[in-house]
Amino acid sequence: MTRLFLLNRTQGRLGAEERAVLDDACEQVRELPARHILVRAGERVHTSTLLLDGFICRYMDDNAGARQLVAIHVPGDFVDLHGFPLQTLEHDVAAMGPVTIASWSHETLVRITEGRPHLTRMLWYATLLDAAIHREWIFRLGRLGAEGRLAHLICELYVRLEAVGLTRDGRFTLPLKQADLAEACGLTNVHINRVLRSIREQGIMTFRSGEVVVHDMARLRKLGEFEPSYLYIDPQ
Amino acid sequence: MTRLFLLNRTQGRLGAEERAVLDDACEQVRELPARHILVRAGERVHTSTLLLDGFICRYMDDNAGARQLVAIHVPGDFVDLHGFPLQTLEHDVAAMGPVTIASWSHETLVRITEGRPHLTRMLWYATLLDAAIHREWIFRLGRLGAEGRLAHLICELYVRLEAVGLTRDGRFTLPLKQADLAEACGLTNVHINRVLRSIREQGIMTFRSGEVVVHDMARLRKLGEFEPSYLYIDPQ
DNA sequence: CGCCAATTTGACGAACTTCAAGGGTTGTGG
DNA sequence: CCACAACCCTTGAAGTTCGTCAAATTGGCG
Repeated sequence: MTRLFLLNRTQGRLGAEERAVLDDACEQVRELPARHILVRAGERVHTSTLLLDGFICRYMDDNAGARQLVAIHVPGDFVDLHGFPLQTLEHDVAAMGPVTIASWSHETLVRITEGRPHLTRMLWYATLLDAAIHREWIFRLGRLGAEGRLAHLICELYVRLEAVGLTRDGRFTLPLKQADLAEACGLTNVHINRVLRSIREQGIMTFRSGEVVVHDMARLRKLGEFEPSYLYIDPQ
Repeated sequence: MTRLFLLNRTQGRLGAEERAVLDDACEQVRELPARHILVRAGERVHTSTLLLDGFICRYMDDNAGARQLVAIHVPGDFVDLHGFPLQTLEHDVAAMGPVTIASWSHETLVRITEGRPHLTRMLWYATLLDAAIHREWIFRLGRLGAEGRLAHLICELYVRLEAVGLTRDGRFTLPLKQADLAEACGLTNVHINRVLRSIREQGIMTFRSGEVVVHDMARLRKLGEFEPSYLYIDPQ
């Protein structure tokens, strides 16, 4: 159940007892269809969710109804653990493709963390990895042009998926539309389309029907000014 | 010492004993000059810092040396509590003007949080407020134009400073240069200058020699599509 | 096949950057 | 007290990037 949680993270070492406690306390495993909304902004949150399979995003809408993704979660991410201390979230949480999730009620989390300060810090740590990724997204949007933003995002997803064993020779599944990438990169879908074409024609990366194929990781990283230390992943 | 910490936050209620423990455990109070760098990216962090007075920012640099601010901290913020679970930070932390800070070593934080799960959650909560602010910055950069970005940032700072009693009738001190605002908004300093002029000439807000005067908060909020729920501040 | 959603392309305009120069303010040393 | 330097702010002109609008094409699925 929690096999992928904190896998290969530098500071994330769960003891066997801690992992067992977490596994045993899990209350529900569910599958949800694509585009299912798990949490709406402002609602009281009573459970937290570990993503087992698939992709989940968090997003906010502007006044014109345009959407900004503020996070993309991959398997092994404890998606809305932020809701545990915060009680409500200020954004929506939704499945991108079909997903499998496990969930814990907040009372259970209180119970299993009482008297387990190290386990508590590990859960805390998991939410701070999200915060570190948020900061990098700020950097991406504030300092990179359109090609750089896309390249940086793809590099990030590649490294995060690699850490949980979901890449193979430069490829990974990414069940998104071009419009989703645009919403993550702060661009229009017309422009992300042009950027995808440009990066494909340069022989760097291809994105087609929900699959990313990286042809030249070195150039992709350079284009996105990507430096993965913020992901706190163990050097192999 | 910790008087401003979590002041007026919806989920942040420190008990008297918890506050006393935190106060007593504080190891150092220091003043630092403007532009002093507290933490450099990649360095091991051994202490965490509560900001008592002044402003502190976190930033990252792109390959061309241009800076992106990823956070601005106001008094009452536990600035680098993220470094406690993470051990290293992936960005620099620096004073904007002269500041006064209090600090706790990580060993001390481990000691006082053992056996105090509620205090631990309150510290955790404080870091998740930062994460919520990060997400709003992603939204700001991804979905707003230049005027909106500036307006949104000023609104945010106003509300955060108001929560700790540092505004008076539409004014607050903000010891920043125009270039700092530009680095926070992902704009050039030439353009932030034009935006400042435009917003000033519309009678909405003035920023001059380190002081913000908001003339028309309603229009400023509208311009920045600002909705303060993400700051988790108690309705007065 | 035919429909609908997603992608692709073109033409044009708006927003922001870049480059360059001028003006104001502050602090410092003669 | 003045002169000067350093830094910051301001403005203009020209160029680039990206958005908008509109239309055509592709691809999946009943």
